[in-house]
Amino acid sequence: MNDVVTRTPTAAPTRRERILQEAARLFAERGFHGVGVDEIGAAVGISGPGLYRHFAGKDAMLSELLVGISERLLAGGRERVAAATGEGGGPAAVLDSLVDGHIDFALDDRALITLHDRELGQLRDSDRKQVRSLQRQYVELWVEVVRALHPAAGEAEVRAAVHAVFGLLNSTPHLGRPGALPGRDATAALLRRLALGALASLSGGAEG
Amino acid sequence: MNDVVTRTPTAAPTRRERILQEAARLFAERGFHGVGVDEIGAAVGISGPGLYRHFAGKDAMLSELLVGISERLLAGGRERVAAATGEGGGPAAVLDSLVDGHIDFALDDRALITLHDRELGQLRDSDRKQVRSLQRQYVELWVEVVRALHPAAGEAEVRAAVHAVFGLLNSTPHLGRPGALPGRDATAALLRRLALGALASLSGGAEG
DNA sequence: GAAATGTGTTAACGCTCATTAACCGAGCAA
DNA sequence: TTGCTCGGTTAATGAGCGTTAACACATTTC
Repeated sequence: MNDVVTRTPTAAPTRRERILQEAARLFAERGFHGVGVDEIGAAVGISGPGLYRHFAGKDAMLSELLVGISERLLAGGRERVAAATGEGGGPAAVLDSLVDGHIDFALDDRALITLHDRELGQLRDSDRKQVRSLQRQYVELWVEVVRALHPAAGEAEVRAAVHAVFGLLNSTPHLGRPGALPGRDATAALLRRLALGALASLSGGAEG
Repeated sequence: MNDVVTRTPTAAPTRRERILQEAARLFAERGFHGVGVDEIGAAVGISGPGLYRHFAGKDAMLSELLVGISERLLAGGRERVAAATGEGGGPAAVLDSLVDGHIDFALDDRALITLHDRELGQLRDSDRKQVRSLQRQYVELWVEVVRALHPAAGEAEVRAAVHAVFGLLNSTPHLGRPGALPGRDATAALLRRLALGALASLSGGAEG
């Protein structure tokens, strides 16, 4: 019925894709329970129940959004690790690339980044497990690289630090709407410096 | 009817206080809309409608929680700025104290920290404005100190950095439940290093 | 001791809202 | 032309849930 993933981002978006996009925006703005199906339908020019021609239900939209972003994050991370490693870059170069990739996600898919940890609890058990698994694998990608850079730090410490850096990078939704910062590039540069600055502090401290 | 704030934290907690505490926990776990009044009542040993003897409604509980945490954050921040300044500490000492204070909040009131940005949208307009105002004042406290430490950085840049550091410090709810890190002190020490490390990167970079 | 007050209870109300039913027109294949 | 599929529509259904009503009972107050 639907090919779900097989489409190039250019070309006019499918109705199905527009629904997902608008649903993501609305869910991020007012929460999953805070937005009704009629509203989502209206946002794409059809009426509430019309959505059921494209999705099994409201839950299915959220599932697809969260599983999708988790998969893209992990796939992007793996690509970057492979690419930077292939170019003969050391752990530092790999980390740089991971940070840049995550910043791209955070800036381009604000709504999804927000949903990603806000609405995880609304998923069916099986979907939540899948998302958690993907998240875990993504975290491991970072943990390995950071451990290579800071061999003296304990594993638990590094894992906590990675989570904290995600919190830092995912703070973009809180940066006042209009554009408190000059532009995208400046914001990206700032986040990169902050993240690397935080992780740099891992060497030379007392560990727990 | 209720004295709302006038109680010392020691001594047996009032029923009213227990309700707020349990509501905070449940809201953080499953979202404001995800938990019913019957459930909150059950958590404190009374039945759903019994809550209305203590609060005007479910919304009122959330309001009191969010306004309360915002007020305590701001009050705590102001005290620390005054104290550290009074002791003749420079901006660095003041920042250290602010960081420590925020970490205490993040570790001791995890549920509230989570709610603080998750459920802001569910508040009545007036309450949301009040919380936003308190948040803004708290941010300003930090911005002033950080600007004193990094005079070359632009104001917008510093403000964004402060928000990002909040994201980092508030990441504690994401550190796997059981206790991924050895203990509270180790976690606090790690967060402190990460936060100061991030902010240290503000000097000497290109600004936006 | 009577009245007021504070704090519970259970039952009923009413609204919101996701989902389903029933129906319909446009393309398009045989 | 006939008939199937696709993607819409509006109306009905049914559950969940916040809130209110009506009542009960202890404790305090006068």
